[in-house]
Amino acid sequence: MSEKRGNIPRIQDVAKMANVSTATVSRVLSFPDRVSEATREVVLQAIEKTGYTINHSARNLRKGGTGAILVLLPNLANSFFSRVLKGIEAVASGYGFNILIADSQFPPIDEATFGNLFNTNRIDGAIILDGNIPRSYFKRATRQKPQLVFACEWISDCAVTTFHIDNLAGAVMATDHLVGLGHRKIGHVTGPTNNILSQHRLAGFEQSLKKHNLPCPRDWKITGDFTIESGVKAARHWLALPKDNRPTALFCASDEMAFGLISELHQNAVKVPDDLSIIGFDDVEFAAHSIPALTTIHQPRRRIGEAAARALIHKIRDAEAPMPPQPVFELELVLRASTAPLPLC
Amino acid sequence: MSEKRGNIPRIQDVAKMANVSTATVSRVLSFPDRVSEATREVVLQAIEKTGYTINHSARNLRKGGTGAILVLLPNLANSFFSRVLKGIEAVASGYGFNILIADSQFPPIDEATFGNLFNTNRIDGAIILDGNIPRSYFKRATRQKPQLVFACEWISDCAVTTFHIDNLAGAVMATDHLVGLGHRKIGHVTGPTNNILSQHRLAGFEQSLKKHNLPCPRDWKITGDFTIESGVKAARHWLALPKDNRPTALFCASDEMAFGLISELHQNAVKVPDDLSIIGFDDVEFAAHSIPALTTIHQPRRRIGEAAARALIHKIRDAEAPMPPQPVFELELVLRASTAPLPLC
DNA sequence: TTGTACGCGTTATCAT
DNA sequence: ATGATAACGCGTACAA
Repeated sequence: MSEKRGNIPRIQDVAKMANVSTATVSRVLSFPDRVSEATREVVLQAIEKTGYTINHSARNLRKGGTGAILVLLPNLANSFFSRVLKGIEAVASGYGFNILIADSQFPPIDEATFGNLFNTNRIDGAIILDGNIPRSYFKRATRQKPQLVFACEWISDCAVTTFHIDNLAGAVMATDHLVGLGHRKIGHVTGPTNNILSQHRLAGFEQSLKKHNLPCPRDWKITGDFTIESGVKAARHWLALPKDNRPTALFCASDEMAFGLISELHQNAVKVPDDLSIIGFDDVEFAAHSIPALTTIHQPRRRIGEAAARALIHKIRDAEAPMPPQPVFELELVLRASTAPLPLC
Repeated sequence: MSEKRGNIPRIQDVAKMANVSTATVSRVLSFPDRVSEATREVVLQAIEKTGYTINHSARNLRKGGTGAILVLLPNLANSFFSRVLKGIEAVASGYGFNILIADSQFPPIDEATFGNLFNTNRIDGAIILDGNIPRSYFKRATRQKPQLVFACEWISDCAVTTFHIDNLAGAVMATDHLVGLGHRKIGHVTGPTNNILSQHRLAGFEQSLKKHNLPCPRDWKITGDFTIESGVKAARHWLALPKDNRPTALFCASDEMAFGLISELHQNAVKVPDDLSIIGFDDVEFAAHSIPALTTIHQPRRRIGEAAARALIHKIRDAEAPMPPQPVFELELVLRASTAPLPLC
C-alpha cells in the first residue's frame, strides 16, 4: 500500500517489498531462469501483492520497439478481411503485441497517411492485405523501415514474404467444376483489373478453358471489383447479352459479387441454377445460407491471418533468422446449390 | 545525415540542425503558438530534412499514457461489429491512438485475460461492445482503471457512458410494421436471454403487441442467439408448430437470424413472404441483396462507433470534464421484400 | 546469483 | 521566446 505516484505500482515498489533490487525483479519477469528459485518466489509474491504490471511504454522505449503491429486492409467492413484479422489478432495478442488497424481503400490511403503509419517509431512491423499500395509509398517511407509481411494480396516482384492461397489453382478448380457439369459456355466476373488476385483468378479461368478447348469471347469476361454492387452490374451485363449466345455458367471472383449477381437476376426472373449456374470464391459465412446456397471455393482465412502474424513476429524478434517454411493453404471446392448440370435440351 | 544511433533521427538531431534546444523542437510539435514564427519555420524545415518522427514510446512514458485504446467486441468475425469498429478506427487514428482489439466471446474471455488487457499500463481507455462481461471482472481489475465507454451493448445499472440506439423503439417499429400489414399472429425470434439487447427488443415486441391487443403464446417466442445457425433452428421450431395456429409473421432480433431462418424455410418449401413475413434488425450489408431482400430496422453502426470513440478520447484527455451530449441515433424502417400483407383468405 | 548505475527520447519546469 | 535539465519506468552492462 505504500507505492508512490498516484499509487500505480512500479518495479521499485516490488523490489522494496521483496527486498531485492529492481534488476532482479526485471529478471524474474524476463528471464526467470537466471534467478534462484527462492528469490523468484518472493518476487512473484510481491508482484501479486502490489498488483504490479509492466509499463509497456517504458519497456518499449528501453528496448527500442513499439510493441505494435500495423494491419492494413482494403476494407474493414468486408467480412472476408475481418476473418483474417481475427487470426492475426489471436496470435498477436498472444505475443503481447498491440494492433494498429487502418483501411487502405475506403477511403483510399494517401502517401502522407501511409508514411505516418508505416514508421518504425510507431510500429515494429506491418501486415499488409492490400496489393495495390503504390510501390512509391514504400520507397519514400522513413529510411528505417518496419518489418513487413503480405497476406492474401501482395505486390508482384517484391521480395517480401507473403501468405496466400494458390489463386490460380482455385480458379482452375472452380472452372473445371463448371465444365464437369457439362457447361460449354462459361463466363467470368473478375475483380478489379489492377488487383493481383483478379489477375491470378482470371489466369486460372483461362487456363481451365484452354485445357478443355473452350472459347471465351471478350463479352463473357465481365469486369467487377469484388463488391456486391459490381455483381449487380454484372447481372445487367449478362441480361443484355443475346439470349442464344450467352454463358450458361459464370465463375465469380468473389462470393460478394455472386450474391449481387444472383440477387439482381432474381429481380429479373432468372433462376439460379436452372437458367444459369454460378460459382463464387472465398466461402464467406453467408455462402452456406444464401438462396440458393452458393457453390464456391473455400479458403482458410483465419489460418492465413495466423500464419502471417506468426511470421511477422518472428521477423520482428530476429530480422536475420531464416523464415520458417510457409504453410500450404488448402483449397476446397464446396458444392452447394448454385451450380447444376447443363440441361440436355 | 549525421544522426547517431542506427541513423534513426531523434529530437536532438533536429535541434542541432535548427540550432535550437530540444525543448523548442518539442514545443513546435506540441504548442506551435508558443514559438516565434521564425524559429518555428526553421525547426519545421529541420524536421523535414532529417525525416524526424516522434517516438511514441518516449512520449507516452513521459506523459504517463499509452496512446492505445482497447476495443472489446463479442465477435470480430461478425460484420455488424466490424462496421462499428470501422467508425472507431477512423476517429481513434485521427487522434493518434492505437487500437487494441480483442474478442470476448469466441472464445469467451476469462478474467485473467481481461485483467491483462484492461489495465492502465497497457491502455488509456476501452470501448466495450459486450454487455455480458461479468461485473466482477471490472471490480477485480487493477485499482487504476482505464477510462471506459460502452457501445451498442452495455451493462445495466452501471454508471458508464454508453452509445446505443433505442432498441425498444426499434422493436416497436418492427412489430408495428407487421401489425400494419394486417398480421395478427406474430412471433419473435430473440437474441440470447442474458443479453441486454435481446431484452429490450423483446420488451418492444411485447409492448407493441399489447398496444394492439394481440396475444403472443410462449411458443411463438423463439429463443435464438443472434447467429445464422440459431435462425436455422428457429425455422425448425416454427415448422413444428401446428399449421393452423402458428405465426404468420416473425420479428427477428438480428438480420443474421433472419437469413438463417429464411434459408432453412426455403429448404422446406416455405415461401417468404407469401407463407410467412419476416423482419430483421440491424440492416447489415447483405440485407439489401438477400433473396428475398430483407425488411429490417437500420441502425447507424459506423456513427455509433465514431461517437463512442470521440467520447472516450474526450474522457481520456480530461476525465473530469463534462461529457458532451450523447447524440441520438436515428432508426429507420427499411421496407424490402421479406414482409407482405396478410393474405385475405 | 544479485546489485549499481546509466541511458532510452521526450516533455514539463524553471530559469533566463 | 527560448534553453538547461530533471524526471518518466524499465532493462542491461558491468561489477561484486
